[in-house]
Amino acid sequence: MSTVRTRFAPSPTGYLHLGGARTALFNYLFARHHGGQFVLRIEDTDRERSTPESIQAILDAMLWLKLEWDEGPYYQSERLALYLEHAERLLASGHAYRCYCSQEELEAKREQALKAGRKPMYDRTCRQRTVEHPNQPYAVRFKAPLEGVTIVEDLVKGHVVFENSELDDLIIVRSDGSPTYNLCVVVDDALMRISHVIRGDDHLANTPKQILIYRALDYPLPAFAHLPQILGPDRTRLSKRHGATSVLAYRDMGYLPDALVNYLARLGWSHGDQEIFTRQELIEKFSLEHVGKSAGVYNAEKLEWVNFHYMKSTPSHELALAVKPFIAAKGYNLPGDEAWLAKMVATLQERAKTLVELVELGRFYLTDAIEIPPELIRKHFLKPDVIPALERLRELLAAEENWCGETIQAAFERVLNEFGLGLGKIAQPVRVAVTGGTVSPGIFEVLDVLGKAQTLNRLDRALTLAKQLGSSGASATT
RNA sequence: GGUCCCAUCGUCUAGCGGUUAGGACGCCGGCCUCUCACGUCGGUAACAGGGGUUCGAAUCCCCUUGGGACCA
Repeated sequence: MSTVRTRFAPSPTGYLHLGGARTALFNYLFARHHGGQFVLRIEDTDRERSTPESIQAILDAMLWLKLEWDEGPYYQSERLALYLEHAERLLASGHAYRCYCSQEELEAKREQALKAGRKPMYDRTCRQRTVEHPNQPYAVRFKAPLEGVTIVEDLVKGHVVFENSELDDLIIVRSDGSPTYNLCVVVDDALMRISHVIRGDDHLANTPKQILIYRALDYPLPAFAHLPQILGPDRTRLSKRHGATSVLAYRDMGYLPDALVNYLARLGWSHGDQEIFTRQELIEKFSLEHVGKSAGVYNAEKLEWVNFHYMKSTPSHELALAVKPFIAAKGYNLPGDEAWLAKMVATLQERAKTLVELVELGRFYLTDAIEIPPELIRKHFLKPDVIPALERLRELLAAEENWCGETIQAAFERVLNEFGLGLGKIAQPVRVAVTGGTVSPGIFEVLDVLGKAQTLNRLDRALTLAKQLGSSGASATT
């Protein structure tokens, strides 16, 4: 009984994007599901394009998504000797040969072949060569079989057959001495005892070459699973022009990590009709058999909905913690303690799709600097009975000793009875007075959270404004 | 150009020979209602095309078309 070991092997040439995150997620889920290990390996052999910042950004993104790895990160740049050693082994066993052809020669040959309508493959000049050229630079080429087939038994795509005659004698060590991708992955996956290679299907066509290298090296073959790509709405590769693709950008836009994980899990994988999964359910239910074969289109609205769902169902004291940095980012000081914040969040969490939006919607709780547009005063205050009723309400609220939703509601009801008005008649002006707008959570809870002092203060300001407008423009309303 | 992969509502998908082709997002409408939402009820909308195999194909096979990946 061999243990399941999966790996995620990003190259640190940029941030972690959605596609990479999903690949990491599926590897993580598969490993956890089978009680195995999830290995992180940084493929930083491309010294030109790899940066420490990218490495950090990728680690941060994975940590944020809580895709915890059990081993690593390993760095390919620290393992170069291993790859070269394996290249030597292949040379020694006759599975590879030195190629002295220069870049220019190869380029010329390729063009010639293309022009003649032949495949642009290496013509294997050096494969036939019998003498060595000790003082010339060389690349190491893998000796691909000339006939037969190599079959990839893919856990997602199924049985995929490749003609060996179509496979090139690929370079495994460049003439500058650097090992190439196909050699490195094989060596690493073999040495790290990876049991299941789960990666993007852009690697499917490289897989037969890798299988050949495994065999030549006499290493056991892992299982392969090639995940379909994630596409943009125009069905091309997801890129910046489709909006945010960086995982960390979603964090900064106020998405919840569990929501993004849930969305990504359902993009390409399914479990019947279920849409919402806890992390535990994901681990329990994930299986490669239910990963789809076709590419999926990223859909921002659906992600937004999933996030909204998590916003609504996260306990408000938890959401309060998550929203804190977003409040600070806007430059607001918290007017209350965490219990107060939780209460505030509770009034907004089923109205905001993201944490950023929650702060926007809750602005009036967080600052006293609210502006009331005069037209709103005209529309909602300058009607018969409204100002007297509001003054009466202010009086009752001012006298209220026990400030809470119920007592606030009681005060409203009393006023409505006394004046024979409907709730809408005074709820809207009060809303305008305390929030500066016409949209907010229920008015009783708003006043409750806002507190007595702020409520009275803002009512007074609005009333004063209303009276000014009322006397200066007496003809304003009907 | 060669090789390989893919194809169910606009999108994510269920379906693994017999279903009124199901769910979700979005969109549209009703209800609820102090505004906006939430919620709830209902509606819109799909098997790319053509051949086979079969009593019977969304489902199996082939071709076409269209996307995508790799070689680069």
